[in-house]
Order: sequence, then structure tokens, then C-alpha cells
Amino acid sequence: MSSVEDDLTAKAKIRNAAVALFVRDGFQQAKLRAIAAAAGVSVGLIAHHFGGKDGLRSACDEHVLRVLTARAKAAGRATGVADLLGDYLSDPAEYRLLVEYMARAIQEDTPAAGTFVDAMVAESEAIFTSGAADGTMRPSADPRALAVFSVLTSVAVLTMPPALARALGHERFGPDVLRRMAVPTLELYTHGLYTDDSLLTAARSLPESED
Amino acid sequence: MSSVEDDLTAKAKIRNAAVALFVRDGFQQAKLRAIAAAAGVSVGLIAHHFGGKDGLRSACDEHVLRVLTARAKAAGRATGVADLLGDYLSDPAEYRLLVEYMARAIQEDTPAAGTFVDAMVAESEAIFTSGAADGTMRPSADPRALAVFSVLTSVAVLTMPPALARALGHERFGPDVLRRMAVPTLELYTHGLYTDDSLLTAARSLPESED
DNA sequence: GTCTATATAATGATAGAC
DNA sequence: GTCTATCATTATATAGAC
Repeated sequence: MSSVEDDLTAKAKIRNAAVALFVRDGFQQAKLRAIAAAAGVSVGLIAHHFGGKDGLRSACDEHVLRVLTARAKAAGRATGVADLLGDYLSDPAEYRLLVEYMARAIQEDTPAAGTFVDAMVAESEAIFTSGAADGTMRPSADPRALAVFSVLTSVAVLTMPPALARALGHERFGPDVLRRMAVPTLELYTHGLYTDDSLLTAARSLPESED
Repeated sequence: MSSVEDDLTAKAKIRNAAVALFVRDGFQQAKLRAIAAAAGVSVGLIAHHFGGKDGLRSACDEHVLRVLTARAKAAGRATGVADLLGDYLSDPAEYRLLVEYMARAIQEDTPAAGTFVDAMVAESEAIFTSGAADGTMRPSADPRALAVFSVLTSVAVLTMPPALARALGHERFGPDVLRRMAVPTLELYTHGLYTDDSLLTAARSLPESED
């Protein structure tokens, strides 16, 4: 593994180490000293190449966004929800890391994450409306909100809190947890859960908004 | 509002201020100085009453856990998912804050959050199995995983990233966003989304696990 | 119980040598 | 390009006065 890492420039090594540590610890908790140590460089060099911690995050954001969208493009598709989870399961540990990075960036609301979310929501909404048009999906009263729901759940699954992973008997989230969630989730998406309309009709007759 | 706040002991004022700031900024980013200022006391007094920042968090965890479970008990019910979202919408701003606190505690995996999650997952699973027994719900191949999914989505909605709230035209998550998500979510839970079984049967025939 | 003042530790930023 | 050394800031923890 180090044979490939050795060929990278110091700048790239810093960026890669930062992505990994931002994923593991979060932006605020990730320390420049730890990133420098992981990259095998000094703290000063980070400042030299990226100006500071904020510049380093921006560089990571843009890098991950660029790689993920380029990957989607290369596969001849948009950046949809199924693709996100598919990329995560597609193994190359590199992609898992990038997907987790993006999930965390969404939580921390960085600019690049906004771009990514907008693309995913728009793509999901388009899938739902076209699916309704060709009969493969049930039409929704609010395709936009449904798209937000599906993106939200995908991101939530990828950042599943440890307490929930433990409820499934795993120490923390990983590919096996995602696979176990697949069947019950698709049961829900295929047949629904409730056998009557009472809750749905109740929700439909709620007042629009009041706050 | 301060008339009620004025009657509280300094210790309670500190705890309340800490809960609010832990929700707003997160544990690490919330500073003791800001908490002391919000509570109208000195930083030293926080140390006197709680020993330090960790002790303060433990006190907040236990307080929120105790109030939420006491509230559920008073209503003669367990701590289920519908209750969590219902409490959030039930207005008293106090409950919104406590529910958001618990959602954040789950993300940060504090001990009290583990207790709360275990109770919610167990309760949800019981609801699903009894619902399947009396015919109001469709039986699931994996009720436990379905329970985890439902708790996960509830928590995710309550901590919806700003980027997703903006995709719905709101600045950030709030009661109105939750109300808008209700109908499409219940559409999904009532009728499902896909009109055929192809994806579900494909998922069912996946290998158990390999990692 | 409450505050002020101080100690200690850690972080990110900076400047300059090589 | 890269490192070492230092600075300035900020946070928490502590000790002692009232």
C-alpha cells in the first residue's frame, strides 16, 4: 500500500491524510499535527501548501467532490442515491472513504457538500417523476420532499451512530450493516408498512403550516 | 420567560444553558465561557458544581434522559419513534430542545444516548411484531433491522443537515419542515414506492455477508 | 455558593533557516 | 519545498479569597 503512496507528492499525501482524519475525527477535532504526522510531513508544510486549516478543508472538499462526480460521469450516470450507496459497497476502500467524507461534509454543511446535495436531490426527484410517468413507481404528492427524504436516509445510513449499529450486533457501521439493512428497507419501499390508509389520510388533512 | 428562569438554582441554570449550547454548537465546540455567560455565572462555578466539562455533559445527559422517559411514562406509553417526533411537534419549546439534545447525544454516542436508543429500538421492534400479529402492519423478514431503520430515520430527520433543509426552501430544520415531510413519508410507509418486486427479490438473493 | 486570578496545556499561525 | 522554532490565542482546570 505504501508503494503507491510513496509516489505521491507531499501535497497529495497531506490531502489524503486530511481526508482520512476529517472522516475519522471530524473537522474541528482533527488536529493539524495529527494530519502532518499521518502524512509524514511537518505542520509548517501544510500551511505552506494550503494556507491553513480552512484552506486544507476547502482543498479536500473540492477533491472529493471532483472525484465522486467524475466517477459518476465515467459510469455514464448522474449522482443519485443508489449510486452513492453502490459506490460505498463497490469496495475499493478509497471510495468508501470518499463517500463517508461527503456524508460528513453534508453534516457540517460545507459549500462543496451543498453542491453535492443539490445534485443528488435534483437527480432523485427526476427519477421519482420519471418513474411515476412510466409506471415503475407510485406518484407522490410531493416528489421534492420525497427526494429529500431519500437522500437524507442514505446519508443517515452512511453515518449511522454507533448506538444504532450496536443494536444490530455490530461494533460500528460498515458494509455488512448496510447489506443487512437492504432487505427490510426494500420491503418498505416495495410494499409499505401499514395495511390501511388511516395515518396517511390523517396526515393529509393536517393544516399546512403555522409556525 | 426570565421570571421562571430566575427561580432556578444556579446549578439548574448552568445545566439548562449547557443543554441549549450543546444542542446549538455541539459538545466540543460549546465553550464553558459561553455557557457561564448564558447562565449568568462564572466559569469557576461550573467547575464547582460539575467538576468540569465532562461532568457537565454527564449531568445534562442524565437530566434529558430522565425528563424524556418521565414524560413518556406520564403519558402511559413507552419511548417510541412516533412519540419522539410527536414530542418534538407538541410545541413547548422545552421539549424540542430536549429531543434535539438527545438526537445530538446519539450522534456523539454518549452513554445516556445508548440507553435511550436501546429503549426506542426495542419499543419499535415490539410495535412492528405486534402490528404484524394483529394485521395492521405487514410482517418484515427482519423486524429488528426495520426498527433500527425507523429510529435512524427519525433521528436523521431531527438533525437534518442544513443543505437538505435548503433543498426544501427553508433556512434550517424546524417544525414546518417536519410537517412537510410527513405526507410523502407516510405515503411511503402506506403504499411503498416501487410498483414491482424486482429490486426486493434481488436484495433477498444477495449473499449474506462477506467482509 | 460564588467569584477572581492563575496555571497548564494544546492549537493554529507565522517567520525564517536550509 | 521542507523543516524547526516561536508566537499568540484560547480552553479547561485549579486554588484561594469572600
